[in-house]
Amino acid sequence: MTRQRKALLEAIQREDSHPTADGIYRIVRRRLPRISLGTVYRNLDLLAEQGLVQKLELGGAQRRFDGKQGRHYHVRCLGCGRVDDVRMRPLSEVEMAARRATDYAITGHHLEFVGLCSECREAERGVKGEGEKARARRRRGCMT
Amino acid sequence: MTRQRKALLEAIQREDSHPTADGIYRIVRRRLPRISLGTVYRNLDLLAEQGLVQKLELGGAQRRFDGKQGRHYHVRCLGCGRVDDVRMRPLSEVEMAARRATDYAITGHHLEFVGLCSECREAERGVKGEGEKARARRRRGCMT
DNA sequence: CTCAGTGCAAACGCTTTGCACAACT
DNA sequence: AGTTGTGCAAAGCGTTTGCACTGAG
Repeated sequence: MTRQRKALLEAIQREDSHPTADGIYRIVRRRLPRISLGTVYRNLDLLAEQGLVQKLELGGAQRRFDGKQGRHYHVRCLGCGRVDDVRMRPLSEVEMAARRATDYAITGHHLEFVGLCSECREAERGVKGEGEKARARRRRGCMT
Repeated sequence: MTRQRKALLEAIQREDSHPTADGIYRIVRRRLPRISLGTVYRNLDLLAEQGLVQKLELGGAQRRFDGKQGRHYHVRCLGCGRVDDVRMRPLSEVEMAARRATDYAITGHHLEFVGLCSECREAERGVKGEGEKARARRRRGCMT
């Protein structure tokens, strides 16, 4: 457990914004200005293997990390990209349903909600009347 | 509807392997050898906006596309990366639960199962006893 | 003639990796 | 000394984009 790894772990556990690697990099650099992005990625992978942080597999371009233990779901804003926790019961029974429907040995599932956070919803209200097409396109999201 | 776009649409609808952009590129190039990857990406985006194909947001590095209409879920093999359909009822009620748990305006959800396809399961049986750690790591997958 | 659409190549953003050096035991 | 991890820079990979050209209307 090096200085860098400890700082990364503490930063990510203190954060509840599900930061990206780059976000964590920017935070930790305040304490360790000479840390490199490569070190951030390497240690986040390591911490994920040890189960100390979670590597999230959500939609969107960048990978995000979560310092909270325990399985829980997330919601992602299609407007600004922020990710929040969704406090609801894990749906273990859906894996049963999926097992009946395929011949895979199913080991897990990812469930992510998409929508608009309250801030982006507010902002949309402001531009009512124009840009509806772009908004609809953004809002549509993808099916899974 | 250009020649290229038509060929892409037909290829993706004939395919039921949820191909990546590059996979579609390789298929269509048999018919249109001079088509470019840029054109593939541009047209897949276009077709997705028109709702003729679905842009999937699954875990894993590459984006995948689906020529089937209608919402359905997928399962991804952690061994080889292949993606198959899961024939089960869409869970509209989970969005209700999520709405109660957040202040987002929720517009959709992505649910993906992970596991091992029957082929990879068979292959694992062969290497029983060695590589257990790597296998476990691979099997673990990520929480969401 | 026009103009949306194409092919090509370069650019881009995020992530991974090779390598020499540094920090621990 | 030996091992493990770091910083840095370059490479990798999937995707997007700028631009000159093509081809259908």
